[in-house]
This record gives sequence, C-alpha cells and structure tokens, in this order.
Amino acid sequence: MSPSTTPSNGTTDQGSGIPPGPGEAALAPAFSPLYQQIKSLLLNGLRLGEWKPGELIPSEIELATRFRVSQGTVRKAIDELAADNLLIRRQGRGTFVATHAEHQVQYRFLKLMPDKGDASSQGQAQRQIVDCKRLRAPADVARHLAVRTGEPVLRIQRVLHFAGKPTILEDIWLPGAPFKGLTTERLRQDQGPMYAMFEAEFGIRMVRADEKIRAVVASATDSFLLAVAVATPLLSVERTAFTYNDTPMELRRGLYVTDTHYYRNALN
Amino acid sequence: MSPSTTPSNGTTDQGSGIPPGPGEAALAPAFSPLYQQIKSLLLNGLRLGEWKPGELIPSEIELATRFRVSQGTVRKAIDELAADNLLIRRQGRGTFVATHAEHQVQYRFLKLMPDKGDASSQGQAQRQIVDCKRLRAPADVARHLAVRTGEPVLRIQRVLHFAGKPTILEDIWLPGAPFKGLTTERLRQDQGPMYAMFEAEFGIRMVRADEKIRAVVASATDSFLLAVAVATPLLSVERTAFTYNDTPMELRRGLYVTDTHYYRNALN
DNA sequence: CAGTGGTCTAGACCACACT
DNA sequence: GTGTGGTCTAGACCACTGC
Repeated sequence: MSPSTTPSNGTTDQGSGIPPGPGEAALAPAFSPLYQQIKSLLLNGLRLGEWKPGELIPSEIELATRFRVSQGTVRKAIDELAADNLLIRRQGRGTFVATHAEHQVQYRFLKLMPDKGDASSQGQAQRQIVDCKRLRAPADVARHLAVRTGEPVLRIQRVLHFAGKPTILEDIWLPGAPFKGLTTERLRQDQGPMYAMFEAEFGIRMVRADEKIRAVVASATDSFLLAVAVATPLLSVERTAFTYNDTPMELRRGLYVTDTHYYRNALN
Repeated sequence: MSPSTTPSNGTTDQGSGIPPGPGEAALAPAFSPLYQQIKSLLLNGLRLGEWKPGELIPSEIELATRFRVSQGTVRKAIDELAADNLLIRRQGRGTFVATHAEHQVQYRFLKLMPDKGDASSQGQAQRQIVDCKRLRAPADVARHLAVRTGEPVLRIQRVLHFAGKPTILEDIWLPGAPFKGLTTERLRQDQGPMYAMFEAEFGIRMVRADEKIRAVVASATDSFLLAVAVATPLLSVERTAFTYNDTPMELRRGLYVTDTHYYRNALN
C-alpha cells in the first residue's frame, strides 16, 4: 500500500479538510464515495500481498491518519470488506486478513452436508489422489481459467472419502504459471485443506466462487472410483474460484454422491 | 409499531441523553446494542403488518425522534434490514418494505438458469397446475411446516415450462390455516409469481429459504410429466421457505431437468 | 423548492483482549 | 493500563426525487 496516494473525491469536499493535492491520478474511480476509494486502496494492499492471509492490518485510527480521512470512513470501508469475507474483525485485537488456514472450517466452499449430524461430526475427510499431471489446456478449461488454449495447466484428480465412504470425485484444473512447482508429492504429503496450501505455498487466496450444478449419471470410471453402480445419479458441481481481482484461479469439476449427503444452500 | 416502547440499553447510556423511562419491559433482548433493539422494533412492525409489502416506512428522522435515538442509530438498523432484503432504500424517495410484486424479478428463490442467454431471455414461464387439494399433513411434511401430523395442509403439484419445454415439476405444501381460501381456481387464474399472490391475498411474505439438493432419477410419473425418459437424472431441490419470524410457511419439492438449464450458485 | 437517503466528520464512551 | 474494534451522538453537506 502506498500511503502517498490520497483519496480524492472528484467532486467538492464534504466538510472534510482534505485539499486534493496536485497530480493525483484517479487510481480509484473518480466521483465515488471516499469510503469506496479507501476500500479500493485496501483491496490493492491485499492483492499485492502487503498484508498476507492471517496477518494483522493497521488499526482503524492508523489507516485514518494515513489516508487523511476520519475513522468512520475507514470503518465503513473495512465493514464492507469484512462482509465480503476478505477481512475479519476481532474486537479488542484488531482486523485480520481472512485465511483458509487456522479456521477449523475445513472446506471453504464445500456445501455438502451429511444427512445425519453436521459437518464436524463426520470428522476429517480422507483424500485419495488419483492422478496429477501437467498438460496443455483444452479449450473449455482455458476459457474458464482465462488462459489461452494450449497453455500449460495442472490437472488433479482425487476422491474424497467421508466416514470411509467415497463421496466426491473431483477434477481440479489450475493455471500452470501461478502454481509453478506444485507436484504430486507435495499434494500427497499435504494434510490440511488444499486452499490453505495454496495460500501458504503460492500466496494465492481464493476469495469467491461460482458454481453450476446439474444432475448426471455415473459413467463407468465414475462408478468405479466412487464405488457406486453405473448410472447412479450424481450431482455435477462445476466450480470456478477467483482470487482478489475476480481473476479465475481454479476450475473444479466435482461429482457428489448424494444418497447420504446433500448440497445445502441458504437463500436470502 | 407502538411508539410507546422506548429501547433500553440495559447498561449505562452511552452519551445519549435518553433517560430510560420507568416500566420498560425488555421487549427487545436486554444488553444488546441500541441499533439491534431498533431493528427488532422495526421487525415487529413488519411482522405485524404495520407496513405492508411495497409500502413506504417512516423516514429515518421520524423514526429517530419516535424511538428517541439518533439518526445514525436508526440508519444502522435499517442498513441491516436492507442487507437482509427486508427493506429497500431508494435515495431521494424513502425506504420501502420489500415485495415480491412489481419487481420484474419473477422468481425470488429460483436459481435455475438457461445454458444460453440469461433468465430474462427465455421470457415468461408457463404454469401448468397438475393437481391441488387439501389433505392431512404426512409426518415429514408436518415437520417441515412446524404443524402437527394430520393438520390440514394444501398440496399443489405443477409443472413449469420454459420456452415451451417442461423443466420443473414441483410439489408445493402449504399450511392450511394461513392459506385458508386458496383454491385451484384462484391458482389457475393467477398470472404473476406465486409469492406475489401470497403477499397480496394472504399477507404472507417469504423472507428466506433453505434448500437441500440431491441428484435422483426420474420415476415413471416424473418422466411422464416432464416429458423425459425414465431414469433421466434430475436435480431434486427441497426448499423450505420462511416468513418474518423464521416461521416455515412452505415446503416445495422440485425436480429440475438440467440438460438445458443449470442451478447457479454464488459462494462468498 | 423541500424532503429523503447517502456521505463525512469529530468526539465520546463501552466492551474486549493482551500485558 | 493501553490499545483495539463497537456503539452512539450531533451536525454538516451532497445527491437524488418529486412537487
């Protein structure tokens, strides 16, 4: 974060004693509320890794003096970032960059719940890596990952077991460049959630995701890997996960067995 | 809304000149922030129908003087209600009670999207009422609707067609008492969304819903009504919809054909 | 024009966590 | 105690809407 950038309103100031300095390029969009500009500045700091996942960001008061705005304005910016799960506020301690690690919430985006009990009752999932290789991006994968067709990508195929029962078959596609150095060995030795490893090893934090869900029937290989009958109905979940700048960083195609689990969704 | 109730903090006042009046029962939970108490009071007004869907609620300034708090406190309460889609703020006009009517958003909770184009491009859905009768609640339905087994309930079965193609088969269960007077005729003559009719005719507004999603295969009757082959994979969507007090008011079991549509979900 | 919500400030005190 | 975020107030001005 460059503290040299002072937010400029573009319009007249609103009672604040901030004379817009000369030569202020509109890094943040002009004519937008001050707190939105602050939000953009904070977002830049997050994106550029000035504050890493799990770290403490400066206090509201410090940010207020740094940006030459009131504490209330900084507060509103942080409030919105916290609402987007990018920051976490802890009364008495400070504001932290959200992280996939530490949290006992094992799977950030997984909405599959067991019919009996809750997510914690079934304990840790078992991971079984089926395959992991580098290859050239097919056209459809390339489109989702915003890379060119034929660019190097990583493809990981794995099965997740809950309570000993194979439940999810996943095909994970990652862009090759940001994940340079990710090997099958690294994957196999890993214990925690994959997204936590992405943060720790590659500095890539997944912030948001879109899912497209369909019903399909199990193919021969699907049914073998998931230990179900051929033509068993499965939930097809195609997820695109994004980093800070709405940059797609992962395409994950999952097949969920839904006889003892269900996909839970809350509508508001 | 009874303006007679003044919110009480329970703890000492925080610089506000509000002397807690005598005989203030803790309608809102004690020891909670003022704005939360205001939120509860507003919620009561919504639940009791003081302001009906689509109507204008009093201005922030009026509510502030009525509740003897500052405008900022009312603002924070309204902000949260607006974030929950219970109120809609319109700059220069006022704050309105959210409604399923007017909005061109035809289906409040339906997340099914066509593969090509967006929701608006496929035009209006065609509704085909298959069946509608009153009967005694089976145990599982009764549990979802928070009524006793055997209580009178309504069951509506219908098919939704998009672009002429049967796509959704729905089984809708409603508690009998609140929906007294709902007939097959009334359903058939209705043009707009069902939830809009619930508001207008019965004063019941759906505020929130939970869905459980699974993959299933079409039964003989399913495949007939949806014009697909037997054993076609279908998305099973079980939705429980709630009114203001987290009171369940509808159980909707849907089967979605997902060869030309998909269920869209955004994860944050 | 008046009235509404939207933004911004300045200052106060409370609740909480760490030392 | 010190420092953090959380709440609350009072007053100012801006932006939008409709008369």
